[in-house]
Amino acid sequence: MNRQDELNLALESMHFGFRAMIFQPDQRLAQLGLARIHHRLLYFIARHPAYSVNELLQTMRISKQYLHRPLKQMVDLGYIRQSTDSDDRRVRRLTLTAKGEKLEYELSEVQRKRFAEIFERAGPTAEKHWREVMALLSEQIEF
Amino acid sequence: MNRQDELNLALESMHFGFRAMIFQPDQRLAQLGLARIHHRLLYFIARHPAYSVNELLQTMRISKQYLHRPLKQMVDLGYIRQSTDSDDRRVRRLTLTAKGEKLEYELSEVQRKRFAEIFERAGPTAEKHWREVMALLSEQIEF
DNA sequence: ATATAATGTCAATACTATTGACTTACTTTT
DNA sequence: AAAAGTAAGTCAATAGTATTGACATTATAT
Repeated sequence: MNRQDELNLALESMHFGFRAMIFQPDQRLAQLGLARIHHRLLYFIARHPAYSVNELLQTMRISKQYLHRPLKQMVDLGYIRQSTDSDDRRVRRLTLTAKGEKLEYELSEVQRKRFAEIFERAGPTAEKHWREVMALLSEQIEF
Repeated sequence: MNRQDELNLALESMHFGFRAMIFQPDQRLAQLGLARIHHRLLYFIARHPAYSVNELLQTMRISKQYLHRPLKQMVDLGYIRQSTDSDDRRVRRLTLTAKGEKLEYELSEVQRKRFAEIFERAGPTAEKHWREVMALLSEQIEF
């Protein structure tokens, strides 16, 4: 196999790896009438409690207009709690409710378990190297 | 950092890594009035010349109805050539035209170059380990 | 008072991807 | 030759992903 074929394999494994990662959570979300974006919202708010809308926007790298609808849905459905910042009353602080924490855990845990199993099979050095390559790949080009 | 945080980082790097990988080709495709699916079509037909529609469907793991429109566009625009199989005249064989090969190369080469650079920075052992983990990740769960 | 900032909202647009339903063309089986 | 099966093509409906433009509301800062 020449170098170009090897690099093509890398592209394919990213494509199919990503699809495999989101497959199970997507199915569970569909049962709940929700979609991947709702999971991402839960995920990022779980990692950054009391995040403002602007901070969430920047972390998720999506537009305000796209965030709006799923965020409103999750607030209305009781997964996310909005509260006004005490210092600057323009700012909304976003936090998961108990219901939101439970769903976030359920959805993300499937993915974490899959990675945990894979890392166990591949070994700690492989995990370390995988992380190194992924970190380089995730570096922002421009945006 | 505890194990859960480490696994969360893995999830994020997949998410943002995937986005970084498709960013530049997506921009180029938009200039041409095309989209990511058109690139994927070109990519998979380039890897498997004279593929039938059914084989392409199975490799890409998408539905026949979804394939139909972008495939027709690419044939109409002269990127992909359809020919009838000589043994079974029901079967269409798909191959890239010179124009299709050129665009496929242009789009995929951006991605391959990025991976080549990253692998060079990370080193051959890291590359090998990255591939091992990605192979495990790409394994089909059910479908 | 006015400018600025954070957020909210509606509308339009385009891409991603699916299922259902049906047709046409061709091959295989009976 | 008729019937059944397979490959492909097509239209319609549905839903999710994601963007930009335009504008409003609320609150802070000057």
